[in-house]
Amino acid sequence: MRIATFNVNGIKARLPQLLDWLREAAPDVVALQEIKCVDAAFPAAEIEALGYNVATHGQKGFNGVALLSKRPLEDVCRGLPGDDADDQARWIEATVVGDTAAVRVCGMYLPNGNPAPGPKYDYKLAWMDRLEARAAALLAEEMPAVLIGDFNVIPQGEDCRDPAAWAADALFLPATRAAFRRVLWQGYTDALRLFEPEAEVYTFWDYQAGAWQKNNGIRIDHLLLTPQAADLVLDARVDRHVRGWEKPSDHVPVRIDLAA
DNA sequence: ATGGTTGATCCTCAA
Repeated sequence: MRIATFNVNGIKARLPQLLDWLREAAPDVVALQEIKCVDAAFPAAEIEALGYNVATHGQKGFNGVALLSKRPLEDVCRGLPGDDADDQARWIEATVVGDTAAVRVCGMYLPNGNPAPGPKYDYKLAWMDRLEARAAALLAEEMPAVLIGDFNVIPQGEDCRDPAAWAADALFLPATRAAFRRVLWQGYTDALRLFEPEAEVYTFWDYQAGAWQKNNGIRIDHLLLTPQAADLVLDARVDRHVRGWEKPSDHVPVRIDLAA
């Protein structure tokens, strides 16, 4: 089962590139972030034509996540538990039953948090506390599960070209990285680092200042696996070349293959 | 390099 995450930065602007990549990479399950549209405006028909089922959790203008799957999306849940007052569309999860195992897929668009300090950073840290709780509950299920998406977290210095430039950024502040570790160290595996252990593996390059041309990137799109999912992992890759396409997103797809 | 670019919306905000 090939599972991928892709922050498309606007599904309406990125539909041709998404369809090209779906045909090329042929993922079984995809978590999309920043669809930036309401559910009714999501171009489901074009994606369904490639054989996918679609579940969306959108909102007007910003944020918005979706799951695509060639197999049925079962038990779909929208919204990260823990704060009924949070109306930002950043979390969607569902179960996909494979040939040998059922996988719980959780797609997220974790808050950016800039500028920090400030209310947006407070929201990010509070959201990460809720993520930690959901991650713990999933571990207790002792089933294959994946936490995937745009985490807006640079875990370590090796995950960016220029750590000094990010020192005061909400994506790299010590409190951000500590909150990420609190999720990870409960028992999750950072799948990409199993197969791409070297430095200079990035998933995002800013549109500004020629970041792509200079390979001035950061690794912020992650796939975290429960032990039961990590036991099934066969491969993990960044589809880096997609950043060089016409009208690209500032993120590229990241994917894993599970024996499921 | 206190710059630079993109998307969605309604001109500025978020990233």
